[in-house]
Amino acid sequence: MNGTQTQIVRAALTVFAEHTVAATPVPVIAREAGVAAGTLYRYWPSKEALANAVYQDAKKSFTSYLTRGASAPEKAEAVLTAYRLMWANLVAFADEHPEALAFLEHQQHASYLDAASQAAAREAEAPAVDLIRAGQRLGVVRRADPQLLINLTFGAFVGLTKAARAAGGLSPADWQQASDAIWSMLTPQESKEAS
Amino acid sequence: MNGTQTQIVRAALTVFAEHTVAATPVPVIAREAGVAAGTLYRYWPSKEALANAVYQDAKKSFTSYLTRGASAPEKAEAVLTAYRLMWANLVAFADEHPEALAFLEHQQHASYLDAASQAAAREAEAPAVDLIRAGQRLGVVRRADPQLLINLTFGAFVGLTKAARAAGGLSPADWQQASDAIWSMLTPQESKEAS
Amino acid sequence: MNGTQTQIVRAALTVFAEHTVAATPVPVIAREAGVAAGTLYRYWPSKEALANAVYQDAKKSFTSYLTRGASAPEKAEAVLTAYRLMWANLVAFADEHPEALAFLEHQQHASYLDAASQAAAREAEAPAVDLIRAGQRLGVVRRADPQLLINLTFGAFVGLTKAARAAGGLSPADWQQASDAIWSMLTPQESKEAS
Amino acid sequence: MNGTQTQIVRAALTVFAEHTVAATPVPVIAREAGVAAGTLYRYWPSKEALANAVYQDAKKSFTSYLTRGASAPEKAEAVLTAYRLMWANLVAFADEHPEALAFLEHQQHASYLDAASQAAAREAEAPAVDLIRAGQRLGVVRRADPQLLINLTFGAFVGLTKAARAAGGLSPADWQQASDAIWSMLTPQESKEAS
DNA sequence: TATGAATGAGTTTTCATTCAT
DNA sequence: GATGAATGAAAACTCATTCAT
Repeated sequence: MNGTQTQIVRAALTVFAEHTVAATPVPVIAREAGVAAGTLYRYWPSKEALANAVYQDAKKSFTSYLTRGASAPEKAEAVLTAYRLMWANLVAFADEHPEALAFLEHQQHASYLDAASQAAAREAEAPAVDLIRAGQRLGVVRRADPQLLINLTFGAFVGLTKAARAAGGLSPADWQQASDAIWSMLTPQESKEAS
Repeated sequence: MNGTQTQIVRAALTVFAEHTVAATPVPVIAREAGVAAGTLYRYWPSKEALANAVYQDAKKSFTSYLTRGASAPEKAEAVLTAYRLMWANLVAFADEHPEALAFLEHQQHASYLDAASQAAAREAEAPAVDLIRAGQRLGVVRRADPQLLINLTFGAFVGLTKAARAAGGLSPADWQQASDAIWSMLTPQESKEAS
Repeated sequence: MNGTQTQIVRAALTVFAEHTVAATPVPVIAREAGVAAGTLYRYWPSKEALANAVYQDAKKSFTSYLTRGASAPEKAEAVLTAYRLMWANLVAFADEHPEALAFLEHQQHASYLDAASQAAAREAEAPAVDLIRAGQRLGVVRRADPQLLINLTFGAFVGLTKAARAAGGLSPADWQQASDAIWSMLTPQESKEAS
Repeated sequence: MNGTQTQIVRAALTVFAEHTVAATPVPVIAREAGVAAGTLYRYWPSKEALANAVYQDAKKSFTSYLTRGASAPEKAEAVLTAYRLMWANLVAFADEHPEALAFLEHQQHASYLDAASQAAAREAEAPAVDLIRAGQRLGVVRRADPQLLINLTFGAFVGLTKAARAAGGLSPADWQQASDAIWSMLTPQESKEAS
């Protein structure tokens, strides 16, 4: 991906996040990128293809944040540490790439996503699934379908970022409380309640 | 809202949920509703106006589900019961109106939502906020900004429904586990972990 | 023409004069007339047919004003008197039916005018042509193609009514001056200028 | 205004003059101009905006004809000369730009005319008003509101062009007679009649 | 390579007209 | 006779894409 392409993908992410892919005219992307509308077609055959490129770029960026410094926990205590690291990475991504997050949220079942995009989506969840599995093996994560737990967790995180956007950002204390709350959701229920 | 309008709003919900407002041509809505495209403009001045009507209708339906049988808990034990009722209502809504849920998720920050739609959105959260507040007063819900907890909870629920859609539905056991997990997220942390 | 028809024709005249036939939707005419849109089609087969009816009605009204009290002048002095009467009738029409005048101005070469409308248009000019001819025979009106003089005269009158509309009406003195000026235009040039 | 714009404005003038702005579909303008319908919207945001551009263009052309070779008359005899020049210019305009004249007549009180168009309309009358004023100062033009005289004169001229269109053109003698008749309308009444 | 004017198919919207009540 | 909801064809307008420069 050369300089022009990078420029275009970045610009497209910005405008796609603010509106929608369908609601964003190509000339608007081009203007934001500082190129002519025709230029775009030198690199992608259609707006949809560009949207896929943007999607994959964002998902990969997300994945790379999530796996930063991660290693499979071998002892029960390491799971919480690994979770906290992953949470910190998540927060960093939300902080540094808010448009990427906003964009990704809205593409969940976008009909134009191609195979590569769907693969990127699956790949993004892998590290979290691994952590859940490890935690379950070590007895510190609730026994439930890992995919279900991932969906709860990421869903909660996304809910949080919506609040963050609405409120113009969260305090570190808020992020911390959210982290704790979600960890509580993941850990096994003790005798404290009779389901 | 007369018969034709109801037909159109229902049809629009279906097709908006599947694609997006921007990506759905008016004739497609009309065909789904079994009316001519022009008919739509007898009742709403534009597609956007119709989308707002659909949004408000869906939000109100959601709110009515959420408040079914609800009453303010006066004792600590009643909070969990009230939570379970609300959860059951949520699940019932997801089960009976999956398109409404799918549509609502995607409109969070849609730029065309008017004041009435935004009011409907706020109103939908009120019963949950009330429950959280009551639970906090009675000491059975974690001390944190209620809005933050709501966002976590609804976010998790939405994440769950995405999984449900992808998997073609969840088992009652899954819904139950999710309910328990989220309740764990909401209850105060005990000594089990050192934040 | 029954009561409903009269109502509709009057209403149509009002809205056609303000906008244009092409720019006026049928429902707008109907609302102004206090009937349903469908009612209109009980009396005329199309909007164009109604416009023709309105045109003929307005032209006939114009003609009837113009011929009020008129008689062919037999002596030279009677021509000026006849002219003044006709002018007074013209002014009365402009005063009492400003919308009719405004409407007629704009239909000059409207492509939808049918044969009956065109006949009505021709008929409207007849009394003025007769007066011009009589005046010429008696030597008090300039020798020139009567049709040309009619066009100059009615054109000047129309120009005047535009000014009147713009200024919110003219004073009697203004109307009088205009009358005199136009009469000067019609009378033969004396030796006062060398063409 | 580039080549395409000029083409479109010219084409629009032609078809607007023949029908009406409201009665002329955009594709008809486009076909006449030899461009695609969409092209029009690169340059004007709407058909109305284009109509305003056409109006201003026509009015300016009219004004430029009217002021050709004109200079303020300083002696009484020069007023008639100046009038004849202006008349010749008017006739030249009618001859060379009949569609412009036809179009302008019909837009007098068009509700879509914007501020710029209305300014252009006012400006077009200025040279004639100046001449009338000068003539009045020098005692060779009838004492009456200059605006009133302008309206009579232009009205008469417009009436004439209608006759010309209907008859397929006027002879030079007719134009000459009309010129003389209108000049008679403008000059002060002598003792020849007792108003 | 890059441009951006032009295209034309597709979209939204309007409105004359019909017809069941 | 009158109504006005519904129709659908036509109008206005948008925008992804092409292509001459």
